[in-house]
Amino acid sequence: MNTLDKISKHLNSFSKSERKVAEVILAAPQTAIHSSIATLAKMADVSEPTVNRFCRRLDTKGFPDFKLHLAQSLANGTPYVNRHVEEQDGPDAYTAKIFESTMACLDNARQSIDTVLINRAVDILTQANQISFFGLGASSAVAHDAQNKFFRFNVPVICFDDVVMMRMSAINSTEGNVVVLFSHTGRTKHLVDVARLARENDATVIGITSADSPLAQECHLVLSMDVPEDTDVYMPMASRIAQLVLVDVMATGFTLRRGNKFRENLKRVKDSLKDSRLNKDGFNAVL
Amino acid sequence: MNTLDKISKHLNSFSKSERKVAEVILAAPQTAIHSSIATLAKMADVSEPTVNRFCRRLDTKGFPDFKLHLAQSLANGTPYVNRHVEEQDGPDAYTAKIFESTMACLDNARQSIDTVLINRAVDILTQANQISFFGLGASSAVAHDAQNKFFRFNVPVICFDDVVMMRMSAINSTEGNVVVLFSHTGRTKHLVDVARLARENDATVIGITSADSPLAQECHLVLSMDVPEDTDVYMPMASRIAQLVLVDVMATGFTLRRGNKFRENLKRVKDSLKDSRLNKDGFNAVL
DNA sequence: AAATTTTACGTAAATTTTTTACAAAACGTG
DNA sequence: CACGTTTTGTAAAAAATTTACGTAAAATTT
Repeated sequence: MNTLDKISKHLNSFSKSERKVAEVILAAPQTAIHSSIATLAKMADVSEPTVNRFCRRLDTKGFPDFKLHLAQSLANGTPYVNRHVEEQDGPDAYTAKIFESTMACLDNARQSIDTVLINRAVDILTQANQISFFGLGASSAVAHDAQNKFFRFNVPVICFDDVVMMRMSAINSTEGNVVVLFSHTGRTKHLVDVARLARENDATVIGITSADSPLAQECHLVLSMDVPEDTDVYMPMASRIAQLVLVDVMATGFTLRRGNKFRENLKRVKDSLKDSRLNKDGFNAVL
Repeated sequence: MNTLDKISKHLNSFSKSERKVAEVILAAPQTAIHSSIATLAKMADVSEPTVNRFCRRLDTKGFPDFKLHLAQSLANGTPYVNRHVEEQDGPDAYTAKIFESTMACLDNARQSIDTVLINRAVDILTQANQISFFGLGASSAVAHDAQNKFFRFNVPVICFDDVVMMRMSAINSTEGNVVVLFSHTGRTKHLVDVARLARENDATVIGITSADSPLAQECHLVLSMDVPEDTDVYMPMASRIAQLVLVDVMATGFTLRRGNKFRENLKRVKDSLKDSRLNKDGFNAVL
């Protein structure tokens, strides 16, 4: 989160001296990041340790670390802020807010993701002789989407949003099968069971879920992203989008790994759709 | 100018040891800004003054100042001017590019959308006695997602990704039924047929598709967004995400229209999921 | 309202980090 | 090969940051 906003937000929870520091920084943040702790202390008319304590209160390691954070938030051109929808918002307001907070979450997600793990996931997927995508509830749409993408690669793909089918499929796993599980919380019992089953039957299990969750513990590989779920609206929103983008990333990694020849394949799949399309005039069957 | 770029640009004009420093920083800039000069020197296998001289060569006052500059240029983001994924991109590069281009597309979409039409769509949806979401191919995932969202509103919801079922459902439409069709191109013949059928049977037809497409012509209301589809990769990517966000927007408009009392309902749906969740310990069934 | 505990703040010392000064090594050049 | 130049490292100095601790102020209790 933006450090500068954070400061003005916490302004009341600061002590008297700490607020003096906060005000000096808010008044001239550019000056603040180029000052030493001594200079800043003098400007705020407080002692140096007070400045240091101020920094610690904002979850930084110390003064230099704080300056780093501040510098980043100053540079941050991100016009994307996570804003919450409010009761009295009109269509204009809530549309803008939802788009923007989605973009903000994607930005977060991008920064929090480990590309080394992505690469490993792509490794695993390219070597799979069958890929299964499982998701329940809101994540089932993600699983379907993944199926749609990977199907184009001419790899055997399975997708279930039904626990019983998942279990059957998991039990029949063999080595070389890869099971990808989507779950934002990673705490859905049934899905954790499925992960264990698949694992016990020699499948490689990849979890797109939150780190340290029960589901994560059952996976061979966990891809987690830092996406704060919108708690005020009781629906999964941004987490789902982030997962979809992650699917795009993996699909892209997949095609890149397979090389140029492979991309011809994709084109063929796309061309095969043309017969079912209308052209601009609206009636000619073949484009 | 971007410090990171500056480093890679000046790479040849550095001396042997300085280049070692440059390479270490380029390899892991995030690590670099959180390290002391001593740590960085050890990583680059050079002496501390060498690191300091390196910083000065890049027109900074010293090491701390350099870290500040670097932090800013990292926060500034978009080191990737070219948004298209290229053959030789590594996981880092293509991950960043896909996230960034997705965000850029959402930004476009937001600016191109007509909130008046969104408001009208919400009007229609709140008055529906049944909502059907239809989508084929990549858009079927969007339809599923919409079903998942609107299902929580305790409204009769239907979702099909199968042409035959769609037709049957469309034929059985009555007044008060709302049919929402997802299609990026708006040129899928079967879907255009379904739209006409539904319309002929007194359903209200909403199309989430591109303006002026054959599908758009069959709809009572068209929500279109300006999302340039990635033509070099043969997969729908950003268009789909934009549609999903649009679903979020409509769902949000829906809840706002229904008011506070209604939001209790959402909470109840969410609470009902708790029994199937594991808590932090991993085994307690009821939260 | 006084006493006691808690919290906030500053002084001074310790530590860490960065910078400077200088010398040795490497490099190129006549 | 000797000279000058540039580059690099060592060690010491300087600067900056952090810690430890004591006092003052505020809050809480009696």
